[in-house]
Amino acid sequence: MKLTGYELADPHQLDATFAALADPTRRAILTRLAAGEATVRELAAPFSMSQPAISKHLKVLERAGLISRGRQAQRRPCRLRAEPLRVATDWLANYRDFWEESYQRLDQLLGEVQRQQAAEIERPGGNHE
Amino acid sequence: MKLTGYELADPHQLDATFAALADPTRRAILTRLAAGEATVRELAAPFSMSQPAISKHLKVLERAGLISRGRQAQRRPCRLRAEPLRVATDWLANYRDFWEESYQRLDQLLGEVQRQQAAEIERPGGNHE
DNA sequence: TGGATAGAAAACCAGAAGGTTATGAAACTA
DNA sequence: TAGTTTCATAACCTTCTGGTTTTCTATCCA
Repeated sequence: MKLTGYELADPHQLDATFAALADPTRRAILTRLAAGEATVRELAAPFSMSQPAISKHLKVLERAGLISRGRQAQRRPCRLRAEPLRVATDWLANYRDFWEESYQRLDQLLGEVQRQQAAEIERPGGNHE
Repeated sequence: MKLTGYELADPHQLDATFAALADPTRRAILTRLAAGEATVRELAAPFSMSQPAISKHLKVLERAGLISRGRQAQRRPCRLRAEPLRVATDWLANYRDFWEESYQRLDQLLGEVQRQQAAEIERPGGNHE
């Protein structure tokens, strides 16, 4: 458990990244882009959604730094920029130990609680879940 | 690059998890909870925000499965449930190879660009970023 | 020159998010 | 019993989100 209690990365960056990832359409777009560059039309094709809606999603992804856009004639090919995903993963990594040990911890905690309940006068105790 | 093109986990689960993580207050609450159980009052203390606002945040976290709540007298101690964080991390892990190679890729690209610029006079094309 | 194609931008809308204050409900405490 | 503490719920407000349709701009092509 090596949590700092503070966020190392720019909070706004994490806000934008996690918010961008909270939409299934945008996650699907990122998944598609991991296979290589794609134009807006190509990205829009799988979805039953208007083209401007996709453009909006792309703008969200761009503002989060998750994609960059080039220019080829009329097309604006999009490319994945994975750096913010690394930052997000770094944040989540702080909890890795926790969920890996969570069963151990749960056992320990239940043990403690039971001992407390056995030794204390205070009756009703933490019925978590 | 071992992307499937499909999401392995329940999309709604990822929606809820990432949406929950998109708020700095909620991330701070999770960070606090990683240090151990805490009551609503304790969780609210660091923030200049009303108690109902914190309760709302906790409800969001609970619906995302990121916390569970017990009961001790009037108190409802909250406990971190890290499983959804593992799921989110698993999703992000699909991109790990991509961002790890990105520096290599960037170096390659910069090398190419520099060589082109050295050999060329001017040619507008693919100005990503 | 005059379309067609690719995509962005504008205007609009319904619903969700995030905050507030006020009130209510349990359970402890004097 | 009355009061306090802890927390949730309700009602309300403002802003953000995610979608729409319509229109505009830029570039290719015949």
